[in-house]
Amino acid sequence: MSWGFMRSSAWKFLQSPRYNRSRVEYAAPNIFFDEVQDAMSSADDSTSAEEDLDSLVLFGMMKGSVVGLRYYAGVVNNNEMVALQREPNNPYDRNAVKVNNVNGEQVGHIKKELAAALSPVMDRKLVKIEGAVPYGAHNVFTMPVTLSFWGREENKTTVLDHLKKHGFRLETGPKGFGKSFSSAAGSSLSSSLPAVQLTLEQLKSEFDKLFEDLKEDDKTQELEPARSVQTKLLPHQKQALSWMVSRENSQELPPFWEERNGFYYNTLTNFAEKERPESVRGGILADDMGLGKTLSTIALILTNFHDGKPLTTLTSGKQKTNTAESQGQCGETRGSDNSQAATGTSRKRQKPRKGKSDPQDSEEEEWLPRKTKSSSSCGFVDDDQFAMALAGASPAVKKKSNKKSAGKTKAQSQSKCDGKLPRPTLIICPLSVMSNWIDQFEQHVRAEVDLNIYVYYGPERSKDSNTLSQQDVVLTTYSTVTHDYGNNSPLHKIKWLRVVLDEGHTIRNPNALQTKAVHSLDAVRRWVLTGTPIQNSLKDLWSILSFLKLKPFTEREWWHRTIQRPVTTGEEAGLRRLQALIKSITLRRTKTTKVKGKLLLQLPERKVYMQYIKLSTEEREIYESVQNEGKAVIGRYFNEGTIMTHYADVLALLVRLRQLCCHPHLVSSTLSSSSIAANSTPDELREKLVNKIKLVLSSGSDEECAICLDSLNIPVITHCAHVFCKPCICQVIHSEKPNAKCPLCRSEIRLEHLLECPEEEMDPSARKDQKWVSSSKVDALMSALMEQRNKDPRVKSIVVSQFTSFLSLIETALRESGFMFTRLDGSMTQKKRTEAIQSFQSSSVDSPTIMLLSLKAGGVGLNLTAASRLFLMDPVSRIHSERIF
DNA sequence: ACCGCCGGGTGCC
DNA sequence: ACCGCCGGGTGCC
Repeated sequence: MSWGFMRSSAWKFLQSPRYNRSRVEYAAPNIFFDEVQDAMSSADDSTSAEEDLDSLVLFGMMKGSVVGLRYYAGVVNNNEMVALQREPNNPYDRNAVKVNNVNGEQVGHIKKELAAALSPVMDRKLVKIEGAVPYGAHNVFTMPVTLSFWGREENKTTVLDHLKKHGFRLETGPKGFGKSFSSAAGSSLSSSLPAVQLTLEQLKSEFDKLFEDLKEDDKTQELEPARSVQTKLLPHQKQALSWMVSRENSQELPPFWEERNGFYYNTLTNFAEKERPESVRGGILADDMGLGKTLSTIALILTNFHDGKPLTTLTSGKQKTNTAESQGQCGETRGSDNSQAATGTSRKRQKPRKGKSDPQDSEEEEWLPRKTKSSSSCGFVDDDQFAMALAGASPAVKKKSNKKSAGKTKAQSQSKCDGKLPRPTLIICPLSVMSNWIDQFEQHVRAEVDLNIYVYYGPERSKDSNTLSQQDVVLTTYSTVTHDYGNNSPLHKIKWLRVVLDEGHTIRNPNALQTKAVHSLDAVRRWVLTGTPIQNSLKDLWSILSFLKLKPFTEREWWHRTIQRPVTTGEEAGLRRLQALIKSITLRRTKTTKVKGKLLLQLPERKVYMQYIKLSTEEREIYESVQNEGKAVIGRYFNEGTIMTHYADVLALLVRLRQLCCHPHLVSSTLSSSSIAANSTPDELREKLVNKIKLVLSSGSDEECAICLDSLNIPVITHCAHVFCKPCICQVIHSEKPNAKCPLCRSEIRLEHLLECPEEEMDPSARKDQKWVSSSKVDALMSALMEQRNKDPRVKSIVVSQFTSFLSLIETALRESGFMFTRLDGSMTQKKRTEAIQSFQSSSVDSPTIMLLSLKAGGVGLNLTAASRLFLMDPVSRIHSERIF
């Protein structure tokens, strides 16, 4: 049993498109009957051709023609891919089908007889039609196009029959069409003629390999951070910095683009244009957890602060260097805006400004990045950039910079110094790691550096664009970005110098509002930090590539046709492309990666002890009685064949048993393990639902909502006993009405049936009627802690459980034995969390030696290096233990 | 001639 | 479009 089921079904549900069922009236002169509407009314919406692109099969292909080229600016090359788009509001023909090139520019229309045949099946989403133009060049009035028809297997005959009525037939075999088609861009017949088809296993292992062994030279150069970074970087962090700086200042064409006789040519789609595609000024930093993605990013922000120059404490306009001219143009000034300090949650560094009295000196000696390796032959940072960064460092380098800047090309000076580069970097992270960012800025940035950081979070956040655009760093959460989206938010109005997505895989769902909200941010440089680059499948990668503005992948069709489908159908070219793509935009190191023969991090050896605790007789009796009752209930479901609709009950039972292993009081006696029967009276049902939601909320500490995959916000329970955020489920009910179904089990759900959790304490340790008693497991923990304290009273430990109520019980035991402790769980505000971490990390004598940590709240990105022991209190399966250790 | 044929005008949907 | 189609002009050989 895994939560995977729950998640995937919710996702599928969320991803299924919902069409507008109302017919549109057209004032078109040539209205005629659409026989398909009736013939196909049985086709269910859920079987649409856009639901899951991977499950589509090729129905066949045909030739058609594109007409009206005269009237449109879009041009097409030989073998170029084109997209077909319905144009139902065309005043001359409501069946019109536009043909667009890869850039989205219209090329022409599908000839009207063919369009009349295509439009009904396109509108009903029974088929997705892709086009490729075998001979695109030099056509004046019309051009040929080969169309591939993709859809769900069950819709194939409907589509073929329909086309037949209009006198069109699809070619299916390789005969006749095969050769010309498979040579046309992206239109291979691979699904009917599997090429070197890889098995799922092989494919998976290829994925795993994708990110390994990326040890190319351009990724092993090192760069010293700006002086404003006070932490000494490890070699691999200097490599990350070097790579990131060079990517931000890159003039390279994006992957799969070439310059060919004055045009920029995309080798995947065969699209060409005069305009140079934007370089990808960013990428994916996919280092394993713990390798310092945060530090590397902070170093990047300070080192490539503006125009390839590091952050200084001074106004650069006063600089008398060889690059003064360009800096003057850029007009980037620092430290002159103290009056604009952010208010509210903003944080401004206070510092003793020694050295400020003599700007000239400190400028020249202090605020310069240095290279580890001798600079002359290194090409990892654009030489010109480097020269600017080094300006004034030494006479020798000055000369070099002089020479270089004199020889600057127009493109270079424009990109680096058009004076319009915005100032702030936006960092978006899950709330749980926000404090980590704040801490790390605090820790790694020199105290005297004047860096404005604004935490854009909470109801007090400033709605003023000016306030934000004058910051150096704005920190916010995914939820905030999503919430602000479409609400005239300053986040979406400002042009950012840089947007950094921390735990970037959170935008993997292409249809989630959160993903759209993040995609719509405007930035010059874009970064994705993640420890899990391709988590579930290739699909995850699309939203990241789209965020990075990687042409032409911002449109899902091109991503799917050029990479995703070729890879999933096992075409060799697909995997090759994917590898090339990932290699060019990703830096990934794991804990086992070596630099110069050494592991990146030398951590003390980790020792894992499993201690099995024997339950007391009384505990065992309770356990067995619940277990037996549960077995009976589940057996009944099983016999009825309703296991799947009752899986929430099954999970709840398992949770209860796990709780009983920790402490009997975790399972409230009022919570009967009997299930929610369909024939309950309303009052009984209500009571059971309330008990159920209480159980869910108290058991998992920081339970997720299956719709937003985030922590539950105003949890409500449905009649079918599933718990969601109230706003999430309300939105589902609203958009699905009048027949809304539960995203998890497809039962009918109604707004008026939702139940909120009544306001009352749910913490068993706070219940007055229950006297404090220990449990076998608590006893075992306490004796281990006390033994440890006797040996060395300064040793710090973390005690982890997914059950916050268990942590509360442990609190009592800790107090009894006189331990100093602190606590971190999902219910705490950001401020409280920060305090908890800081007090625990502190080395002062009154600092707590124990932290009680809820599993979910401590999930990612916490730095709790003060501890040397960790007690995992929950029963663990093998799967769990692998994830944790 | 209620035709054929000619040649000019014209051209997506 | 070096096409097709339209509709006006035209009409034995």
